[in-house]
Amino acid sequence: MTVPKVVRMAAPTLRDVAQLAGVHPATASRALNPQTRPLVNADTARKVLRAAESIGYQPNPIARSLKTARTGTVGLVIPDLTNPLFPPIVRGIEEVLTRAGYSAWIVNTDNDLAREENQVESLRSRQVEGLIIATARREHPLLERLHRQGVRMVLVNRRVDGLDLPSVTADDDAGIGLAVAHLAGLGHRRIAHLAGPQTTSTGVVRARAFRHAIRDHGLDDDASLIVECAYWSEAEGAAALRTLLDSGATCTAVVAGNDLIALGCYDVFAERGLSCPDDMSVVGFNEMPFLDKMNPPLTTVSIPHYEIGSEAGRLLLDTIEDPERHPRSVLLSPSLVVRASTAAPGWSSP
Amino acid sequence: MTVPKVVRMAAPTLRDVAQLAGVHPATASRALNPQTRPLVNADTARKVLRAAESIGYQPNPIARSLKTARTGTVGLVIPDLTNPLFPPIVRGIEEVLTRAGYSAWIVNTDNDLAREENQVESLRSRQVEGLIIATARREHPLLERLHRQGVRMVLVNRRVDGLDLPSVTADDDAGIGLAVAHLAGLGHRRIAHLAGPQTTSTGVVRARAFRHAIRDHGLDDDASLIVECAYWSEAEGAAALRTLLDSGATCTAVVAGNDLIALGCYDVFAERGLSCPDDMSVVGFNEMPFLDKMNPPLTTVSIPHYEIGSEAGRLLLDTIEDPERHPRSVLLSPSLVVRASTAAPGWSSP
DNA sequence: AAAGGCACCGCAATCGATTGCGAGACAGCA
DNA sequence: TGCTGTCTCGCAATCGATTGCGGTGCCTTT
Repeated sequence: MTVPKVVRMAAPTLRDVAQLAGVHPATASRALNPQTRPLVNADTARKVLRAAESIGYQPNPIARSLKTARTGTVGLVIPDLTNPLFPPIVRGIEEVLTRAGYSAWIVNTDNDLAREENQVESLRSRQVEGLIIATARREHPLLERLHRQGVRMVLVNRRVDGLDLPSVTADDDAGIGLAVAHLAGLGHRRIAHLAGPQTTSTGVVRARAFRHAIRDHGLDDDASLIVECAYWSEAEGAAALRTLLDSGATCTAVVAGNDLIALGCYDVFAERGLSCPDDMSVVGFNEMPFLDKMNPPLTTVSIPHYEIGSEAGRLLLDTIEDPERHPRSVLLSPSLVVRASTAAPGWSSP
Repeated sequence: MTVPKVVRMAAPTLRDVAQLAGVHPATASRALNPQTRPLVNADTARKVLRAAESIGYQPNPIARSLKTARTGTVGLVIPDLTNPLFPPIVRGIEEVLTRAGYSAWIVNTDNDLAREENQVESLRSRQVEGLIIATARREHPLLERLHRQGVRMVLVNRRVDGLDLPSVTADDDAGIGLAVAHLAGLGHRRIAHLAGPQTTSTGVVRARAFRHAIRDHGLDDDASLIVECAYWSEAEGAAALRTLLDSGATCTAVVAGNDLIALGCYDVFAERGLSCPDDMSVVGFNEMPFLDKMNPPLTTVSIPHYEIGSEAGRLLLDTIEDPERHPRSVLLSPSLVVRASTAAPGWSSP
């Protein structure tokens, strides 16, 4: 029985093309590159092109990168790809990047500092030309160091305190405003906030926006109605709601820091026999997929995921092209998607 | 106002290390590489190591790749990263790959042939050492060509007809068996199947398994109860269920080709005022995230995502190490997760 | 004492493409 | 004719690391 012996032929190199076209590799190189093509005679250029075509020549990007010190790649640092918020953003990023001839390395950090350090190190050693970072924390020594070292970066969703980096985020302030206005309009007066981690800019901005909105609407401004979650996760959301309820605080609605935290509330409702929205309304944030099929369908603040990604890609390209350019940041408007997790309070209360 | 002028220092090279240690670059190279370290004196090796450490030397993988023709990278070809099935698989793949010193390029094809061709071409030009493919169709000229060209590949989830490639898939046959047995046990006799695209191996295997299971349980074997979806998507699932219902066929339960198709059914239930599970039971496949929070929580066949990924990674590493090895394929056992989308039939029927 | 063996390390080529420099050809001009 | 300028194109260095080959000491063996 003969195994089909596969012959892995060496890929044709520039020398092969040059030889076939009867010119020096240098000339072939210039002919192949549209930038330098004017430097060679039109006829010889044609010959080279034809030769390259005929043997299916593909330039070796490794060799090219070694010489030009440009790789055409950027790194994408994501806390957790299984969080459904990120894939659409990644899609947006990739779209503009590939259109510009770049490609993206995606790495997960699992919200782990050491892992993040390693992953970023690995990206840098692969000579990425820039980084798009979705893992920023308000205090972030790693990012500060990278910035000092002149690494081109763009932040998405979250920012770093005191570090003036280009970023693209949703307008969290406006989003929380929509959520609170919606609940206030339904008649809620005691609204709780399950805040995201205050180590992230998103967490503090949303929490601050929440307090402002509460005051603006003249609602009950009770500090005990704000509970912080240690992570942006279901489990943490559930834990936060449990401590809130156990503290004896009363409220008829919850503004969750994001959708995962909101979904964590669903678990607690099930545990304690509470009905949503009859006993308590919930609003999420981010509009992750499939919320319309939840029980109940989750009212949430929708952000333009894809545009966040594509803007981030554009910003990074700008930074790569002109590193001296003043950091530009983009704020994208959210909108409210009303579903069945919110209703007027007290339907089933005595 | 002075912009902090960033000095992008050139990264230290092997020559710098060698100079600092007072040896030739060749010696430094050998000292740094554990494989060749025995070739140099232990003392000089120590000196080199120390020098490298002191200036923070990191070998340039571009240069190394150029010389060694090895890149330590593999490509990951995914149809759609926003499908929540894939991120956990990706995690499993990355785990074993990074442990072995490899990293993975992730690309999306959007189920688009041309895009797939481009993305794969881009991966190959970047000299990936192998591919993990999750986009296989039963007829797949591209993969056949790649195989002929000796590209190392591993398939996940789906396979290609007549192409003996290493693959790792869930045991679809067993999974469908579990689903049908569950429904039969509840008393259902007329069960429909919303099959995945029959252009994918997964689609046909599950459909065939469905027919077998129906016969094995002595249930109503009615060909009109099987409808094919053109894609593995919610929209297609909904469309398929509509045509099924419109055809006048009667059934009390649906085995969906995967979870997305099952969720599509939920839309149709809402449209037509049907109650799940009272009017109709549904079983999904894949156990994607958040199914427990759906309305109703979806009963589904759970497959070991992470293990599928890690096995695929291992298989690819095997193939890279020993390309002559006979293609090995892995079949992983599924399990049934019973939730509230399935119940005994006819509760609310007359 | 001569020959052989071993440990260690440097020289230089190599991977494949890019690019500064300069040489040759040829036209234009004085 | 001779000089300058332009157009082409080849030479060789370069990017940074790896590696076959060979050379220099030094020790062992006969």
